[in-house]
Amino acid sequence: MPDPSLIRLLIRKLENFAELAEDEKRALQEAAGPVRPYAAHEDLLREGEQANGVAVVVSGFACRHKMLPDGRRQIIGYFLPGDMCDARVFILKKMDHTISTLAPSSVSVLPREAIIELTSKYPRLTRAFWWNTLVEEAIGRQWLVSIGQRTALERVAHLFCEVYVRLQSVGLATPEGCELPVTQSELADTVALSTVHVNRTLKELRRVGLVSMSSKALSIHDFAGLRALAMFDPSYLHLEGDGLIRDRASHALLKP
Amino acid sequence: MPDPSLIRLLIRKLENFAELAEDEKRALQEAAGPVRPYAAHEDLLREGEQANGVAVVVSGFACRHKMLPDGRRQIIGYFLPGDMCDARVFILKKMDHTISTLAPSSVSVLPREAIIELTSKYPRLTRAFWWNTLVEEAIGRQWLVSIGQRTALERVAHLFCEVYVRLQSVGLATPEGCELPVTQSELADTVALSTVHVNRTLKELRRVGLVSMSSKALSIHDFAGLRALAMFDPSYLHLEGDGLIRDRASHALLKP
DNA sequence: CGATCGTTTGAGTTTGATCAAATGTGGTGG
DNA sequence: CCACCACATTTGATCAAACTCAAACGATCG
Repeated sequence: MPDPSLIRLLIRKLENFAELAEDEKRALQEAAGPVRPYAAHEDLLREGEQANGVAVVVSGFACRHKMLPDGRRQIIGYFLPGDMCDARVFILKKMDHTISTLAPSSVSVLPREAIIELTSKYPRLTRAFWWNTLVEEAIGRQWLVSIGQRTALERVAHLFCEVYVRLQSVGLATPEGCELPVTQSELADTVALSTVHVNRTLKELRRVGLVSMSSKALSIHDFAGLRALAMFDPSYLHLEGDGLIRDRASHALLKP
Repeated sequence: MPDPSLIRLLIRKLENFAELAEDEKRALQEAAGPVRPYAAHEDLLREGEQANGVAVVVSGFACRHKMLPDGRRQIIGYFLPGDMCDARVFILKKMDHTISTLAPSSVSVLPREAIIELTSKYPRLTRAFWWNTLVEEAIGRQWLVSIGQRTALERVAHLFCEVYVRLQSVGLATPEGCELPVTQSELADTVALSTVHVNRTLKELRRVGLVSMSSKALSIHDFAGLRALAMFDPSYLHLEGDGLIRDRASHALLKP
């Protein structure tokens, strides 16, 4: 029987790294606030504001993004179902970027106090949160490499590989593909291309038989080919649970 | 009389955020291993390896970078004097990128155990380390925006602004400029342009009277102009010490 | 059934890359 | 001290990737 908890995907994701005890999972579930629905393109947290909790995406699709004064926009990260923004958000007085939904989404909030409580009581949860932020940073580095060095085709392919694998890790992908409720112009802001060029790049990926993207979903026709084209190496996602040091006592920063 | 400690720049930088007590500074100084000199283009820590301590750049210039299988390279961050790689490096079993010097540098290492000890004993140091990683991440986001959205001219200008302000914060800049011991081809790998185009961009920046770059130094002729061109807003560097929540008890993750 | 938003396509332009070669510079060893 | 070498900078000429502008076409939704 599947875990009925609203934040079960978060738990599932965290378990990619740490085995969590029953009481830890329960505590996490109980800490989660009610799920609130958002429409597409609503802001969860705006640049300049202060976070008072950690948002967990239950379903849907959200992103971090930054805008230049003249309107140019760069999306700097995706939040997929099961993702949470990192546990340190409320150390910063003001956000330096905005978090918004891209598609209709449900979001639960772990209040500030709950995080404090959880991390005080459950070192393994603390470690899992750490892992989460480390993976997020590794993803950010990959995006920088992609946008800096990869061609348009490779760039889009790499993004698709990443999204596909990340969704797989929470059970939201099939061998045929996954959801990707993002418009081409949002894709453009993600991979730093123009909308028109994204359109042509998608056409090319379709033509060579690797993937096709309908309005809201990604069909993977040849993952091996896609992966080769993108030079995608999933190890940076640390999904095996073996990318990290498991020894509990290894680091004081982990011990609340 | 100036602080003679080898890692005084790190302390100076951390004090941009947290006032450190004398015993905290002393403990930090005593924890630092001997300073080891490196030539330019030596690796401090290679992709795939595991870190066993935190490197602190005492003098010189280093960077994080990643290479694609076919040789294309992207520099994903600079380490300036006083910078340390983040305190969590040794949670990861393997580095997902390489850290190398760009110029001859001296590097001291805070051994793993010292970090554990320091963060257990001195919450304020722990907070300062946190702040360090948060700023590093904010810088990474800015680089993504730069490379994704800014033109060549803006991109180089923004990088120069950032380096200049960061060096200022540890007292290594004058009103006239600062050191920048980086070749044009390394600059190219940083801002994701070709070497030739970096050269032309520098020429243009010189022509319009904003900055000029000799082999190893940056002369700032018009910082206000440079800043306007780059749309540079230094607040993401959180150097005022007011970008963060200072309340000591606010977050369990901070209490070792 | 308009209206709005997203996708697709074409044509022309721009930015920045590539290739090639000349010029400058710093260091090293004879 | 000079000759030489390796490397870095600069410049020119050409090319290609990606952008812009513009318009048509297609969905989706009150």
